[in-house]
Amino acid sequence: MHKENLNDTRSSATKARLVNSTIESLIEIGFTKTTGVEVCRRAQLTRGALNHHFPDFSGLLVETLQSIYLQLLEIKLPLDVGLMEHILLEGHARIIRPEFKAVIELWLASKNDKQFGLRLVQAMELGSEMFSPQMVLEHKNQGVGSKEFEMIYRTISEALIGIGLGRAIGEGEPLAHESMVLHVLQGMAQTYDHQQLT
Amino acid sequence: MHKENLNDTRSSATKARLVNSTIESLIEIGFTKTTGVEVCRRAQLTRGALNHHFPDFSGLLVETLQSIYLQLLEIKLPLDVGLMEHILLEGHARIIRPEFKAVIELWLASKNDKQFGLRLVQAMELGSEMFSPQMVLEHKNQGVGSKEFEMIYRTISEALIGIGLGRAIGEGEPLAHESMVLHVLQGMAQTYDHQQLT
DNA sequence: GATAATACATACATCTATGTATGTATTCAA
DNA sequence: TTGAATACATACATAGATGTATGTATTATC
Repeated sequence: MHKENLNDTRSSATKARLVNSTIESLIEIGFTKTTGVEVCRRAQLTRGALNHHFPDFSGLLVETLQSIYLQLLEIKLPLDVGLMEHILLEGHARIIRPEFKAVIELWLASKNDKQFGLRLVQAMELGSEMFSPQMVLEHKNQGVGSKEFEMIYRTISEALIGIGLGRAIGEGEPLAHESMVLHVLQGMAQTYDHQQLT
Repeated sequence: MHKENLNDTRSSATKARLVNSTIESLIEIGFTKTTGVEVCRRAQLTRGALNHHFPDFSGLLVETLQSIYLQLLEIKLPLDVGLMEHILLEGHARIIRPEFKAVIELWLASKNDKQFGLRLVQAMELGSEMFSPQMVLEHKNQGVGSKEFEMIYRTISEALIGIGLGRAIGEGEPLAHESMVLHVLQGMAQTYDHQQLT
């Protein structure tokens, strides 16, 4: 991780270009057409470079998913509402990003491709909390109310993923009923948050 | 649609074999590896047959998705609970089927493949209600309470899709928190159903 | 019963991705 | 400064999928 020399600097820059091209390709044309050739074309590199940095293609996919997770988790909203409502709004801000389509593509790919699936579970928890990792951990094993927290949290998460999938396969724009669902979820979150105040 | 002659009977039987092989392939190895060759291998037919019945591969995909929809919509539960709760339980019974993974694969594919996407919207509404088509239509434009109905219905739908995706990319078994989410949704549904009684 | 259409199978050419080996310039380490 | 390692590019062989043309047996039509 010491980027003291030129080689390491150049190397990680090239890997980043490959990863970013993969994300771009997944978003634009999907996993099926995201081949080694296609990624190299977008990165303006040759397959020699790809093979040098990622001897196994699934390695590239793993790093790509990790990169997207980091990007999405960087999206943060001010904590000016209750905790659960905050998780909801922040999660929504994440799943509406085009990168979330790439996440779904990779989730499915990891199921269909044994190699990739195996390397993925080794590298990261696939179920790692996309919406609020640290919050969940904090609330777990906290005793009273932790169960209630997780129930609401999980429900919001699943609904957000559903909405994200809808966006991914739609025009990227919100489906007509998205605001309805958000409204219901917001009501749930606010109710929970108010309960916690007492 | 008149199956009076032998040709039509044989023809539709062969098409059904191709469609079923496609479903099987989508579930087992995903869209990426579901090629014309693969489908024919599973159906024990040659590409000549495939090309004869489906000159355009996207035609096969459209019929495949339609076939799965019909299969899933055939899954029905007795109406021994409130309407909304019934919709929830029936929807859940559908998204836990392995065929739902094939649905997601095809949804994504229709987004990534222009040809397929175009033919799909011509043939069916992609957003066609997977969970309770007629119910939604009945409640639409019904005035009082219809908005409330759709809000809850849409929220349940999105959460179910999220759960279905989780199953599709997991081991097909329920994720640990699935029962939690179901419990919350069931509470929402029951509350709504009780309100409607008054 | 002869002819045409249908329901497939077979065959070949092409295209694209991949595996892999090797070449070359740059950088590092002594 | 010189050898070795790194960071790529180039090249070729192979494999698998598709496009398409043609062959053949069965069925439908007259």
